[in-house]
Amino acid sequence: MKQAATLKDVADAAGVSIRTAGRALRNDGPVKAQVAERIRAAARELNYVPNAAARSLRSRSSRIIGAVIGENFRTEAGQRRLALLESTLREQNFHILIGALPTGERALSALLRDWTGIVEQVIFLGWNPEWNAEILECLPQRFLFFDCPVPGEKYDFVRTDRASGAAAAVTALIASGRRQIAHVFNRFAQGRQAGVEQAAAAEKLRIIPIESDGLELRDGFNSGAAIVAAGADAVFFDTDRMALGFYRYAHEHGISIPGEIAVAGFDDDSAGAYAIPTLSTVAHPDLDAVRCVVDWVTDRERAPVRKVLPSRLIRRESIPHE
Amino acid sequence: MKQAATLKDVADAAGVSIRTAGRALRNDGPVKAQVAERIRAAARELNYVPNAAARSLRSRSSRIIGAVIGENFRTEAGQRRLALLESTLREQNFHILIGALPTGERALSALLRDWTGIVEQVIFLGWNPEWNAEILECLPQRFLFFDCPVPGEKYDFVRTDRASGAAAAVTALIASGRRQIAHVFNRFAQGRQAGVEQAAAAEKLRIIPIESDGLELRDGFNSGAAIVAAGADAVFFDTDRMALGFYRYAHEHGISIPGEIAVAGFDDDSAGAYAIPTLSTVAHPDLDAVRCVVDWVTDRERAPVRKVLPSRLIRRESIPHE
DNA sequence: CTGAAAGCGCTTACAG
DNA sequence: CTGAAAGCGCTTACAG
Repeated sequence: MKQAATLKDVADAAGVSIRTAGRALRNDGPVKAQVAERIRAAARELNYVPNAAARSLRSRSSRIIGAVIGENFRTEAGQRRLALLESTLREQNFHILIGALPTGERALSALLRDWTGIVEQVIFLGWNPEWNAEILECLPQRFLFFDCPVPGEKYDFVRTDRASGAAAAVTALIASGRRQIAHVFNRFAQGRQAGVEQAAAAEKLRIIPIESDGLELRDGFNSGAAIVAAGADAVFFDTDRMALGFYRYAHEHGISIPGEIAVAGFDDDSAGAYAIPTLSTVAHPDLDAVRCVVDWVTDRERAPVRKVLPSRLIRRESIPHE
Repeated sequence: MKQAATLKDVADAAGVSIRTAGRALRNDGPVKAQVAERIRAAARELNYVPNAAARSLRSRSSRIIGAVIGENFRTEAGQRRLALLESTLREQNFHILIGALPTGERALSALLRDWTGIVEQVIFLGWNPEWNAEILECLPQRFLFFDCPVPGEKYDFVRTDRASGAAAAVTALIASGRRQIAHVFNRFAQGRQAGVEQAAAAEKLRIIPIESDGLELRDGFNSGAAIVAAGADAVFFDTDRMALGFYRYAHEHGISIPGEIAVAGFDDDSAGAYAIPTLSTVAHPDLDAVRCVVDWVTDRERAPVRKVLPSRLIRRESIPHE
């Protein structure tokens, strides 16, 4: 671990001014070819690395994006998108500073304040709909809401249209001959219900709503009794994790899937492709969504972003063919 | 999005010097109570937020930790530890800048250089054992290797002792009456093999080694044929994901688990607790490991860190009682 | 094509 | 208890 060389060290070593050294290393402005080469050699020799804090301070631009991560991005599908976002931004020389979504507004405010001067753009991957957007208004950053509740009209967002995929799943369940369709939902998982209702209404069916406390394996397992009690012959779960938890319940109670109960989930969790039976699911538009977020980050015009991207059904064994 | 007020703005508003304003807001040094209150009121009024870039530059300390994330931390167990690390560091006012482990040494070097001046400490959550540590030597940062290969004697690390948990798993398989024990391994997943071999040797048994290309569901599924061909009555998988992939293979081929083949995995993936049968697994020492990493981050003495923490068996239905 | 100077917004000695 | 000054390492006008 050595003390890093500064631009001044390089300039001195090459016998030029700091201004010229900077020009040569950053390719801004003309430098005589021979001089530029001497400067680059000196930089290499001294192992010069520019200081990002100094650059950020002076140029008022850090190329660091803040990401506030909520529970819904702790899933496999969420992490997949986050990793894709990181690698795509990295190609454009942006870096990501992460922070867990705090439980309170004050803590969130403190987090964003800590980031001031180093993070000019913040992506929310999670937001509490009960929070007031006021705390954001007195902060100097720019905000984007990625697949989470948006606190007001004026904020930019990119979101999966969950209704389209949910409707496709329920339509497929109905087409396979099922009539008693349950929807195991969590009230914080938004957007699916509209699609489920719409697909049912198109066939003049009523959905059996079953509320769940969470979106995890155990929550799907715990919903088993209510599903059976309702006499359902098909279930749409808000997440694949819940659907897989219900698989365990069905096994313990001798219920055959999809024979007695057909199942569909949401998220394209990779475990679904290896479950028994393989799980039908709805996939997020990962690539398109990440592209929209990257466009937002790199847009110097700062045009408003209000993107809603369709999801799609991946049909597997858990929805039988009629 | 307003222009942020500076410390000078606050000082002017309160009618004091910038030095005194700083003292009052940071609690360093004495300020007359009444004056301090006036300064704090002005800061509140102007919505003052200190500029992190300026502070980092001057104080040569950013409280931002770099995390270079490899494939092995893309798993549920890895993300769980990363989330725990983030929230624990956050309590101490540290933030995490993330970057995916690049595929080449040059790209890694570029990444770390980009971070210079803003990140003084880097945690590697992934490292390619074929790489040369030389690229690290000419960088100004301090490095820790968390549960990944370490490039040389002089580097700090914190690691799970996988051998202890693997040995416990194999010992349990043997105690349940199994004798033909296979180990489905990947050569990049280090540390388990020693434990597996040791537990087998203690009972004068030979392990059936089965190499796998990866550590995912599909790899476990793909290992099914070799497991059956070897006549195994028990299998230890390097990951739970592989074990669960094998569950699918066993189902498709009418093999009963644990009746015909008992199974154990590694990582304490939450899906294992809901699998059919529930999966025996080895858990990482999450809390202890994160505590060691945080100690490393906050240690101003920079004492060498060489921590190896034991893993533990979680026994479930996939290992029958004799 | 090149350089001397100012300044980003803080913190750190130092002097009263 | 308070303040004037220097300086962290860059980039950005500006002048030659």
